[in-house]
Amino acid sequence: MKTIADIAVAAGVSKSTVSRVLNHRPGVNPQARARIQAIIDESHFTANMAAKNLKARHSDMVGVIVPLMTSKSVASFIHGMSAELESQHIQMLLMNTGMSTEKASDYVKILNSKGVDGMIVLVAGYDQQLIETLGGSQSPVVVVGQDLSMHQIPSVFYDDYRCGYMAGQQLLEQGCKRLLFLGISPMDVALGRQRRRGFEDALSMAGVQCHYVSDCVLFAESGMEKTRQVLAQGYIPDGIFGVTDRIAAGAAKAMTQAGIIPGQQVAIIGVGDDELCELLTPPLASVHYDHSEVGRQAAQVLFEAITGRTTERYAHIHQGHFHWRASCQLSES
Amino acid sequence: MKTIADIAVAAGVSKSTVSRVLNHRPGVNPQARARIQAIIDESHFTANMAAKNLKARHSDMVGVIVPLMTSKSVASFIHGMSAELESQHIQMLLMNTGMSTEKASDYVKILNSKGVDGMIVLVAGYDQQLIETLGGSQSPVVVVGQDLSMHQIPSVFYDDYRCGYMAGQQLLEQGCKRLLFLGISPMDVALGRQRRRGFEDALSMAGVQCHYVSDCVLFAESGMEKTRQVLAQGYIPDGIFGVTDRIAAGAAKAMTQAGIIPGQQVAIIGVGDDELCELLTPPLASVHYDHSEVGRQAAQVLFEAITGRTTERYAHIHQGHFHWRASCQLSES
DNA sequence: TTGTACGCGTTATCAT
DNA sequence: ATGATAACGCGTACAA
Repeated sequence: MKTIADIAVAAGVSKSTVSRVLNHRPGVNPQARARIQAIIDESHFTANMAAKNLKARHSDMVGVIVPLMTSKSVASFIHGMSAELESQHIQMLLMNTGMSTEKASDYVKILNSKGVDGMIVLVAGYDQQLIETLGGSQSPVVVVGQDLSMHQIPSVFYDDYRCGYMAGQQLLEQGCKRLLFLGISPMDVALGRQRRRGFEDALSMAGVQCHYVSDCVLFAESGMEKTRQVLAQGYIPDGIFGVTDRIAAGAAKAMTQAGIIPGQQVAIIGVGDDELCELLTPPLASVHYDHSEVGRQAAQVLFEAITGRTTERYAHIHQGHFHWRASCQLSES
Repeated sequence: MKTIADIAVAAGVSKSTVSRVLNHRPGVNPQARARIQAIIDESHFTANMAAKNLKARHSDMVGVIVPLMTSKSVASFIHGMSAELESQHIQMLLMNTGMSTEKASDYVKILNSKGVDGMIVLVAGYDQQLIETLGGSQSPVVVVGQDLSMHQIPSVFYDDYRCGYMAGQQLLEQGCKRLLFLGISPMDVALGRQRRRGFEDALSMAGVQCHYVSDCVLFAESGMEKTRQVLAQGYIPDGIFGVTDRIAAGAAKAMTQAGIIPGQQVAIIGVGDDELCELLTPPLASVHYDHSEVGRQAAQVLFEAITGRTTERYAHIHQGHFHWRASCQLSES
């Protein structure tokens, strides 16, 4: 591993001069500059970032903590974010919690010690511990997916209440009378609680009945299983809202297998507008969110926090819109 | 930002002692150790990794370069890999090329300057330039998805030839007579060339006709569009092999829309065994690969390279197996 | 224009 | 058991 000292002796100059060339600073004899540059190139020299960072006291890296990689929405979020980071020549240190909030706390500490310039945390379910860790972070933090603005933590999140409300409205408009809500744990405030609240409120005036399930997990398998259980209990819904596309897709599958046809005898809505929605039969109606855009926005909010432009604004809400597809109808054929 | 020097004065000891406590080294008075540890804890001290790395000459980070995030297989690959890396307390610096091979080359250099201990590169399509860059990397490189072992680059890749061969065999067994191959650019040796070769060879004895398309891209939309074009030309296949699930799913959709029913009038096979296979109607037969396992393996191969255990073995092939589902049959009903 | 000398925070060596 | 000191590789005042 070469150092600038090596280059310096090879070129017969001092380290300072090499450093100046490396960083394109003025004050170097053009010929000397060319000569030194040539030596740098041919010797495959690359500056040691650890030393650079130690001196500069920043790392040009941001940490990203996600709960799960194997999800399309997380993937496109990262995609959008990485594009934005790349434009600022910032690298991304990625960590995967596997849905564990304790691990998330650990990672925040590790990232801090790594000296990241900031971090973006996708949070799915939080507790007091995590909030404290996030609040106590040395480097700026932006959370995504939950609203933690009341703790003075910049948050980019989705209009989950409105999402649930829209879904409820849509199902009512289709004339559904016996609804099924497939949600996840209330530990997840956004998906678990807000979407349910919105859904409940949409229904509150209408006086239709609804069966609530709140212990799905984020896999299609789960939506399928829970739906089967509900059917086995003798509750036959004619309208289903799954808080994610995969849960909704699982429910659709279960209904189909039970001989109740989605888009005819039961209306179904998911959330996420995943690519698979279009491929299903019938295509799955869904609330669309531009996760890639959210990723960009999160990166931008983080930049503001890093560069210290004091932002009064902690809450950055992201609107979704309903994408109608054939799964969301009832026909008496 | 606190340093061990700060802790040292606060505890009334020297930096050395603090360092010893920090690294759980022997040779410290138990009482002193406890006292110092207490101060460390309460002052939210975290060691500066840049300084640590500078001294230790390694970063506990590996770089990961992927062509695209928004793909399930890449996501689960990263998932498996991150689990393995995590177990070794190694962090992951992730970069996204957006399918550009030049960018991949740039990233290799950036990662080297970041001082990563090694890197894992998912390559989809390569040229001479990239091979040279990979070969000239300061830190060990493992490539995934293509076989570059002939260039003395450790490679973890799939049995793509056999994959194509299996798909061809299956379609022949179903009695298909007019086949359609939906592939991608031969730039991608694995998916583009090997899968096609295997497919061709499986067909070679049988004397059935086959229409080859080799310019799909990795989206469902693409498979759908190409299939429509083929149909418009008057070629009506009764067997389709799409080199990825998404391409195959798109093809299935196009066929369905044309009134030709998959699983009855046309047999269809994809590759990847994506979660969506099970959700489609009919469920999509697919060649299954455990990407998560490949991720683990890639990480392990990299560890060996990093720790210098000289491996003679550059090629690590990964076997897939055919997962039959209802899309892969023809019935005369 | 160029070189010298010091500091960034940590660990390792060698004294004490 | 503890402390002083010298590296690690780079940038940068400051001196020449």
